[in-house]
Amino acid sequence: MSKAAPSAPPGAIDNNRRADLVRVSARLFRERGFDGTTIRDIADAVGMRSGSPFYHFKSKQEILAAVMEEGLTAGLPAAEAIVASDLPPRAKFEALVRAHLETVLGAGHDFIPVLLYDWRCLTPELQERVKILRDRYDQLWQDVVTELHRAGLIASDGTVARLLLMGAINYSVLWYKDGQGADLDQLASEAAALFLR
Amino acid sequence: MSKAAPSAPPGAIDNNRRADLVRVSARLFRERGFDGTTIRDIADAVGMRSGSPFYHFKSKQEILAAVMEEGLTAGLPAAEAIVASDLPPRAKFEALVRAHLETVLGAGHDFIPVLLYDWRCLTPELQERVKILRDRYDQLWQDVVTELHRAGLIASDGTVARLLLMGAINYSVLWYKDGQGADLDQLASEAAALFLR
DNA sequence: CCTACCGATCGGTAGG
DNA sequence: CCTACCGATCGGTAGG
Repeated sequence: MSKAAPSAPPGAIDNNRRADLVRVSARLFRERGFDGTTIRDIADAVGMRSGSPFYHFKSKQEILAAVMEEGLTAGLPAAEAIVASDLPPRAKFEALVRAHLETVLGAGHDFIPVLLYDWRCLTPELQERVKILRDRYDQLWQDVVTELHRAGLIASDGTVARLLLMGAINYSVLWYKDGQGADLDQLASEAAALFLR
Repeated sequence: MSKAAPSAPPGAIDNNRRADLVRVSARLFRERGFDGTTIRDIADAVGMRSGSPFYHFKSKQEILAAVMEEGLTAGLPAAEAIVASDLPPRAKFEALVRAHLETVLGAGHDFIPVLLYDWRCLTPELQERVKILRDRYDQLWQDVVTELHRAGLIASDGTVARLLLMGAINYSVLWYKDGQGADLDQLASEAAALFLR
């Protein structure tokens, strides 16, 4: 009985367990940091033995890269839809900020905070791989910044302006407490009011 | 010969070696993170054996707290002088941003980046201890934010406005590359132009 | 501040 | 995906 029928579509099973590993790793990495999380922590959290994550990933760093890529591929479609929409510049910015706050602060959204926090824990090769997706995300923000500047809503465009704005939002991962003070809608609204003229 | 005269004022010697430990630990923590740095890394960098840092600090975490407190006590006087000055609000903000950029991005200024990065690596007790100094620093920013709002230069005051502004500046630790693009003066100027109306 | 060391834990692997 | 394990390394300590 104990060994009955392990035979479902092997790819499907593997993908489920793999997805489990990515999800719980995201949570643990966010809470304790990459270097503060052990393979045994991850294995325990999904009910595996300590050696088994390496059946799904070549190394701990590959798990980290998968966490970041998961966050980026999940967040990109929504951001792309907002940028491609015909919303006026101010509303478009506020919508992009709101969507970004969701991926950074929303319940269960641990992937992008890990990207922001533990980027330096990736090997250069993995940084290069993840950077392809990350650059697409950054370019969306750059497009909106340019649009805001053309509409006279901010004083400058350019990379520095984009990084300052994204920094203001991203930094919220260090101070925002869910359920205390403003919710995400109010936060997006306040950011737009603060940064746009 | 080899053991001649270890007898100078013991407090003075200890303080020098202790200061060495704090300085190199700041650099290593910034480069590799707290969890990515070992006591042996630190001891090697100051020319001690691996057990010797514990003659100066009770634990690795105590070194981390000392790094953060060093950064705060070094940065506070300059910030206090700026806030207490009679500069007009816009110039005061730009000066505060400029001073803060120096403590975050300046050569050899690794203390505050460590505070921003590795805050969660502190035990709750040590967080509480460091927070006393940190709160003083944050209050200075809050005072300037209030002043800016009264002068009609920003749309809101309050904690959220302060955190968004500080986040924009602090986040530069993740992207600023010395010698490429804008220098710190230009960066402070651009931040003021972007955020003040 | 060094010597010598400890118990615990780490990422990862061979073989099934 | 488990069992069993490896070599390396970790933070910290006793005793001087």
